[in-house]
Order: sequence, then C-alpha cells, then structure tokens
Amino acid sequence: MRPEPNLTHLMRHVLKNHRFHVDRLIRDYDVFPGQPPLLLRLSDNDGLSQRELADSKGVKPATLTVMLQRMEKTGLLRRSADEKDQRVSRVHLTDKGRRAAEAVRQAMDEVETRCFEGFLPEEKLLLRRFLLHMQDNLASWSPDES
Amino acid sequence: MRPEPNLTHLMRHVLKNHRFHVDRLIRDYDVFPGQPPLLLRLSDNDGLSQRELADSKGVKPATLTVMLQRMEKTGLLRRSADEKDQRVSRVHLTDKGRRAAEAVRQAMDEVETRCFEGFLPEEKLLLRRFLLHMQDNLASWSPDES
DNA sequence: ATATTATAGTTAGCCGACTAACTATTTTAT
DNA sequence: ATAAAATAGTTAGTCGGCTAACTATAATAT
Repeated sequence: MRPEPNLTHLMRHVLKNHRFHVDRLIRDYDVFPGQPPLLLRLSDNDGLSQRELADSKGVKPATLTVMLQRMEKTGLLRRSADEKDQRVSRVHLTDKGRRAAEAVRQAMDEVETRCFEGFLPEEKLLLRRFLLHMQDNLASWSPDES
Repeated sequence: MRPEPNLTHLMRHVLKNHRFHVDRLIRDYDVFPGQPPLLLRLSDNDGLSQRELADSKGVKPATLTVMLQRMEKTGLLRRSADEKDQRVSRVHLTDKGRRAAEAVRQAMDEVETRCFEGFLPEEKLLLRRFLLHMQDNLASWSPDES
C-alpha cells in the first residue's frame, strides 16, 4: 500500500529536514530561510552585483530584488550604485550582516557534519559523483527532444 | 575563487532542474509545480482525508487547504464531508484530475529515466542508502542536544 | 453529564520562487 | 550620431511553504 518513494522524493525530504535544522540554529539573527546562501556568498565576496548574486544562487533577478529589499530593511546589508555603470547596484554586508553570516557559517557546518555522520570520505565522493551525473543528465536535456 | 559547492547545495540544484522538467512536460494540464505528488497520491488512493494527504506529502495542513482550494477551482478534484466524522473532508479526483494524473505519471517517469540515465541499478541502490542515512541522521537530531 | 482536551480544517499574513511587463542605462549597428 | 538592441533592476501577480490564531466536531475525563 505504501509505494517505495522514489529517489527524488526522498531527496526533497532530506533537504527540507536540512533546512529546518539550519533555520533552527540561526533563528535569533533575523535571518530567513532563503538567506543563508546569500549571506555566505557576500561574506566571501563583498560588493557583488545583484546579477552576480542571482546567478550564484541560481535564482531569478526578480526574486533577489525582493529578498534584498527585506534584508536591507532588517539591516543585514546595504546597496549602492556602481560608479562606472549606473545600472548595477552593488551589495555590501553591514556589521550585523557579518555577524549573521558568521552564525550561518557555523550552523551550516554543524548541520552538514550531522547530516553526514557515519559517512566515509569515499562515500561522500561517490554521492557527489552521483549528483553531478544527475545534474548533467538533466541540464543537457534540451526541451526539444522527445 | 569558486568554492566547491557543498553536497546539499548541489542537491538543491538537481531538484530544481528536476522540477523544471516535470513542469515543462505537464504545463498543458492546469497542473502547477507542487501538485504532481498530490495527483499521484490521489490517483493511487482516492478519497483520502486532507490530514492523510498532508502527512503523505510532508506538508502542513494549512498549506494543503490552499492548494486544494485552487485545484478544486481548476476542476481537478472535489471535496466531500465524511459521513461518520463531520470534521474530515475527503478528496476525490474528477475525470480531468485523473487525466492530469496520468500525464503527471508519464512525465515523472520520463524525467526520472533521464535523470538516472547511465546509472547502474546498484548505484541507485547506493544512492538510496546514502539518502536514507542522511535522513536518519537529521531526523534523529533532537533540538535539545548541542 | 458536563467540561476538558484533542483533532480536522480554515484564514491571515509572511517568505521564497517564478513569469511577464516595465524603466533606466549602456552597447552596438548602421 | 542616432536608432536599435542588450543588460540591470523593479513591480505586480501567482503558486508553494510556513506559523499563529481561529472554528467546528469528536473523544475523554472527572
């Protein structure tokens, strides 16, 4: 009666659980569920443009605009126009943003550690290979064919 | 400069791509991105309660209520009160819903096939084992410890 | 038998994601 | 040099997910 859930369904379940734990660990920093990757990216590379951030996160510019507006409102970052190209706006972390990013980094590390407890290094490598293989299969599937 | 993306980040990427392809294949059936699993579940098991559906999909009842309202409006399903327990409402696919479910099943099969092209059966088993291991690690992590 | 508690759904309001249509600026072509 | 095309962001509207607060019905306890 309970059909074996397929692999992608299982993956979704795992990721939901993963996100839940990360959120739980940083809920005191005004950081919302989609923001951790952004904070880490900015912490590694201050002053990126919104376009670069969107590409980096694999998200549409419209999505990013709204997220950044919220994060600016909660004081995690500020935006300033690029001097040479008035179209682009560059994003900088505030002090609060840097503290949040540090907390996020710790939380992500902790969850990642827990998540892969009991994995051998070669198993993690194998998992990475599988994921890259899947990614390659899906990305190279042009919408035209069958 | 480009840090190795961690495994969960990679997983998110793969799933986004997966969902994109499923959506592409069923966009002519009034079926929106979160609805495929629901349609399949109902197609296998008509007349489930909302509670059962929510648990099955791993989603909060409030989320389901809104999704079902939309799907009822587009004519994919209808709801009726249980006779024995007036609190529960049972969900049934319409003919249109059954046709959509069939299309979804085909689309999912096709994407799943593409996704795992070049995988050996034992590799898929290994991947499942890894995911269950991760799921177990995360699910057994009580919020209290560390 | 009544009062309490538990369960099923709903509503409201938020965040994250998308597309489509828009503005503003910079490049490129003619 | 001016017109056309490309690029960066924004806005509006929708779907999917959540939490919190609510209603209605059923089950339990005293």
